[in-house]
Amino acid sequence: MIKFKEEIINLLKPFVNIDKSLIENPPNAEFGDYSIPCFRFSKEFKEDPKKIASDLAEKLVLNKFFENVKNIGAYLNFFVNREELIKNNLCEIFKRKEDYGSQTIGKGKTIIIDFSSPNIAKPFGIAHLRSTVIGNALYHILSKLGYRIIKINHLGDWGTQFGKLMVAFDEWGDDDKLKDNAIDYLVKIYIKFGKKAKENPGLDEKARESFKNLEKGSSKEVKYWKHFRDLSLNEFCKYYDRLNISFDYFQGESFYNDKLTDTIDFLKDNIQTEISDNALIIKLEDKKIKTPMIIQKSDGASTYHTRDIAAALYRIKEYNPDKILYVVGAPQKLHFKQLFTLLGMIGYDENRFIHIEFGTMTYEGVMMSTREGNFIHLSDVIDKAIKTVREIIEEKNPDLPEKEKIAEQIGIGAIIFGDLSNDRTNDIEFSWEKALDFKGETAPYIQYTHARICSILRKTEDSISNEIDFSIFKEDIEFELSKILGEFSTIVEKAALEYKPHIIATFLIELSQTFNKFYNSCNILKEYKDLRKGRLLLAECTRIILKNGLSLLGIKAPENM
RNA sequence: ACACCCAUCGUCUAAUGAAAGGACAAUUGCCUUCUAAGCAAUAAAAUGUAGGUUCAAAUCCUACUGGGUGUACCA
Repeated sequence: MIKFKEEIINLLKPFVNIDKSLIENPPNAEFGDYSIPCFRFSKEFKEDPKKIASDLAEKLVLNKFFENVKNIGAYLNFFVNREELIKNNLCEIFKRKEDYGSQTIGKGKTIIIDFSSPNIAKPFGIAHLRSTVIGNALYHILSKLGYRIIKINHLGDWGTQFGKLMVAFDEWGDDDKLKDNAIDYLVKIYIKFGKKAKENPGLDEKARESFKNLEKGSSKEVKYWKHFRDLSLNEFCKYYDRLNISFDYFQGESFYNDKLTDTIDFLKDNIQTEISDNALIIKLEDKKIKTPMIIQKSDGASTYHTRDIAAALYRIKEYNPDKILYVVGAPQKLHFKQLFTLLGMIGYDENRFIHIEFGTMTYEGVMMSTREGNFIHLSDVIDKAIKTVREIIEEKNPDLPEKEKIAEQIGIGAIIFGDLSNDRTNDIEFSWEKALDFKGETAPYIQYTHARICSILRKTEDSISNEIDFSIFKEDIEFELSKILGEFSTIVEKAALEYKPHIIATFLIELSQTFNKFYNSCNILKEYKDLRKGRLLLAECTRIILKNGLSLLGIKAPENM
């Protein structure tokens, strides 16, 4: 695929220099296989783009990779030699296997991805899944390009809310209930605190006091905090295991507690700080940001700004990354703008820090919130999805071995894909109907396609080889499928460049659709030997790409379903 | 009040400034043919409004409408 684009660039070189990105895939087959819009040459040559296109079509001398070139309007359309393209793509995929699509662009470079980062003492909701799966997909995608990735879970395990929680537990807490169902119970008393604090503002005061004690390391508070943190982390890790996601470090906000004094001193020494209303702030008005950053609250406690600055400084010193990606929701845009601006003021290149923002997940039109009770547990979604999958398996394939394992892979795959198939910047409205639908543009559709291929490959006794006669491919669909397969590496690169997993998701859907068309119109196993071997190779290459692509999204590809 | 974001078929969604695509839902057909979580066919159907830039705008700019989010001691 890449080879064909390079060939086009070479053919055009005597007349005009173009970049690979200018080469388009035409919307339908009448327009050929690759096309170049010639509008932009008209300035250079001071001529009608249509004439440029037709002149080029006439002058070009084609090589064996192309059969025809002609202009349609201002487009220069190339028709490839199908046999050459099929041969080129299938051989390369078959030779490189799961390594196909890997690149060395990122070799020797390190990227930190800060993702998932749930708040301690709060349940893991379906909305938290966004950062978790987007971050994990970016980890896979960027790894594919050769980057060394450091995955950090910046747990929300510090802050005034722990003061509230500790006061609440002190007042109304019950150890037995806590043991039963830790997070739900903590949420319950947290909500109770919120209600009581409205009537009695003294409670908020107490909470601030309590958090300050925690920062100072007072043993009572530290003990509570540790306990709450352990209980939560324990539960989160169960989810991470099920989702097959891991982290290199759980360096939450608390991790930076002993670095905050140094951070504040460093800021005081290096940039202009101010005391305002007893709080230590940094003004960013020069940088066109109206809201200042509070580095130290009037009571001496830290803020999340301070902790994020400390974290950035620590990560740079410790890991010297080329980039740090923060996979955090769009509502925190301002915070990261402030943070990156400040890091710029200290002397770091602001482009090293990237806020991978994503849209808000809503339910029944409003933002999910633990406190408001408008909230869906991830465990509920996973449980229901898997239950639905089990029912489908019982109906369609009751003899399936390892049912439970496969139901899990499909159910979880569907949930992950439901999120990743959207451009991450879109807001998402959660709906049970959609979450439990396994038809159409879903992970199970892709997995099903993959399982079908595996089933065929299990049934054949032929060895699969790329030493075949490529002239046996006569059908349009065989060519289309081979062509799409070859797009994979370009797609991975694009997804990495834009930090957008949905580009891969969209591609996998298109690939699956194309394969299924092929599957329904062309038999494989019953064909005569040469054609059979050819189609087996085509199926095998599709299998490789589907599995590979799903793994970039963090989704399993069962061989049977 | 200010700032930022979003607006595409009934619903969900795709489209490096260049030839608006897919899915769901509906109707019909296809399992004694490699897994019907599939395929085929049918019918339809979309770029919020008004301007502007451009040879070319869903995409860029301005205004408006509608929705969302954020704005110093929550994170």
